[in-house]
Amino acid sequence: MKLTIKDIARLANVSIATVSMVVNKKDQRISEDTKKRVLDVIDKYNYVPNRVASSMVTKNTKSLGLVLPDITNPFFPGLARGVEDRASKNNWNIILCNTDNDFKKECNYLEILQEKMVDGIILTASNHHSYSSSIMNKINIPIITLDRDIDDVKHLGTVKTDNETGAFEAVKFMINRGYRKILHLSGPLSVHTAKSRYDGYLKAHIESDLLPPKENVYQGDFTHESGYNLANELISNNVPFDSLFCGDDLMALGALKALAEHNIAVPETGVVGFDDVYISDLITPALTTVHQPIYEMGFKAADLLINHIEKNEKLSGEGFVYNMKTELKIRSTTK
Amino acid sequence: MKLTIKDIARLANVSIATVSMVVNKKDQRISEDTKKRVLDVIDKYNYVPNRVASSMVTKNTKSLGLVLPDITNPFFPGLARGVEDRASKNNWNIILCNTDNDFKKECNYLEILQEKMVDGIILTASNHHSYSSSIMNKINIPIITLDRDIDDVKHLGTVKTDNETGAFEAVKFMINRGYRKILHLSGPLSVHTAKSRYDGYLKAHIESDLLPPKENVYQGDFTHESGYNLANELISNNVPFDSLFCGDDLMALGALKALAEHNIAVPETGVVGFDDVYISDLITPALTTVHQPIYEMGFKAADLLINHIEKNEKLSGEGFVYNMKTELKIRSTTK
DNA sequence: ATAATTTGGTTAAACGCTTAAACAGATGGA
DNA sequence: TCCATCTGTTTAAGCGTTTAACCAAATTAT
Repeated sequence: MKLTIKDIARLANVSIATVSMVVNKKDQRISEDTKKRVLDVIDKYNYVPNRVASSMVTKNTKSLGLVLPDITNPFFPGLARGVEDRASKNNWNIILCNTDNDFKKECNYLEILQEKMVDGIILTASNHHSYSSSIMNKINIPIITLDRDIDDVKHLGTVKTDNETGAFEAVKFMINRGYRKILHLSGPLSVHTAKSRYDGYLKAHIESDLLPPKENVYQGDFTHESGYNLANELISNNVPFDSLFCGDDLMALGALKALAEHNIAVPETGVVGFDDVYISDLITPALTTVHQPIYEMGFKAADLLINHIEKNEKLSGEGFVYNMKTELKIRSTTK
Repeated sequence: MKLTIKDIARLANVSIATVSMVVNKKDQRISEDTKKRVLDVIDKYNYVPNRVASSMVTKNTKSLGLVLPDITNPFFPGLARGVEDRASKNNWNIILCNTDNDFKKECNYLEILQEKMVDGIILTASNHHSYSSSIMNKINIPIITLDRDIDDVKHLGTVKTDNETGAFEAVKFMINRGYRKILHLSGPLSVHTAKSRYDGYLKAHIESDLLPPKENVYQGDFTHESGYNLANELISNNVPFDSLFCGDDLMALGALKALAEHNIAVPETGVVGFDDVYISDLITPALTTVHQPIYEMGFKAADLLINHIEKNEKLSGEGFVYNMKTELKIRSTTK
């Protein structure tokens, strides 16, 4: 049978208030004697305080909801780990939710998290829908969006990277290295990140007085399959290109596989990814890609959120945007 | 201001018991009229029940603790996803904890999970220590260990794969393909999984009347760095070998990288991994490896645990072992 | 017509904790 | 000596639910 604070109080011959105070270290006014007596009993009977009971009265759970598309996508574990590490510093926990970019699942999780009274939510939204009339705008819990911003939702702010500049620099670099027919295998352009990378790709071309290659963009969905399939199509359709700028590393990996299967030499044909997922540096040839500070983004998001909650700051009108810098990692899939 | 069940009761002109019953669909005895009235008020004022309050009285939280070494290691996201998918089927949530194989962190998380009154725990233990006297044996929450069994802990059971047979079959296959000097780059042998794979490696040799190659085992730690370093050492020390059986895919990837850097041709020199992490099939050349049903393991563990909890079965004396089958995936890093 | 049952609710206790307020006794100041 | 302050502890209200027990009115059985 599980012991409660009452039992400990009885066993130590004090009131439950006293036990509560020593458990929570609000014990300035408790004598050393009493404290020791209580602690001994706690230790002896292995008492574990019931935090759901205390949550009832303190109105905080020290839990964060982490809502993301799919932990199985190699981009997200780093994010999650960053969030978790920051949270665990304060002995907070995270509740992990996979939405598969499914709006209904997303709403469902948001509802549950609300019911479970998490203190805050970190959300990488599906971006496929308009949230304005959804549950999200009825939530009273502070939300920080991560990686992808969303327009029409009340939230504290966003932590993301500067995707446009990252893409711009990468494509600029490709041009400098002499690539001239750079195709873009993009992510789904309905997603902010994909769109920004696309914009960067365009901008780099314009700045270099190259024709804005709108027709050179092939839309995929961030999966390696889509990279593989797109590249295969290009090859079989004899579309001319000397390099591929991919929406993310996974697509680049897929493209690389297709190239290898057709004995197309890399880096003579260049391939550049985005994210710098840890595999990128592991494969042969190592992938040239745009590094995002994935872990740091997660960490920062959690940091901002927890600080906000603990300081009990009011939600400012404007949501902030914390735009982190990318870094081009030049490896072996480019000349 | 957040509305409570009390407010809804007042607004709908019923008792809070009534509201509670309609919210929880225990409403066989509530008239359609009343039900509608309550539901309307709930809807109008956007009432969200406070589950921490109900947890107080029902004594369950519909939360599972998921304790694993590091979500950033590509083996674990699949596991986590399996657990989460099964949990979310019942609208349960999971609390994710990364231990880094650090015993202290592990105990700390276990303590917190206990305080937060999770209904069950799924644990991939660090295996580095003796748990017998630790917090783990004082926990009253059902625990299922996943991937790695641990000896001296009271737990419901274990879901794992048959690592020994998996390794045995892989090495047997290598021998059949003509490899004769097969080195094993093992994981940390203090970990059950690594030890079993090592055993399988040995057994395959014995069965083939090859000398038990104990001296042919080089211990790493499951990271790609260790695979890379070990392979590099072998090469620089001119240790003769015609193939490498690696403790996991990550080590195989590291080894592959070292081989490539020394222009050692694959699959003339064979490389075999373990796990079948999703990258294995993505890289060029694709990695021959032992497939583990990673997602299914996670799913099964959660399934068993949740069923146990909901049926409120008593912990049987013996812990079960659910030993899943592996499957050899023959790809391009072997002849 | 009366008793028994059914229907559609309500009452009130309990869950395990926190915390503001109260309190008794010791100590100190004037 | 008496009041004020300090020290260490207790009292009791409250957090938002669930649920067993109860109850009044309507219906059915006898």
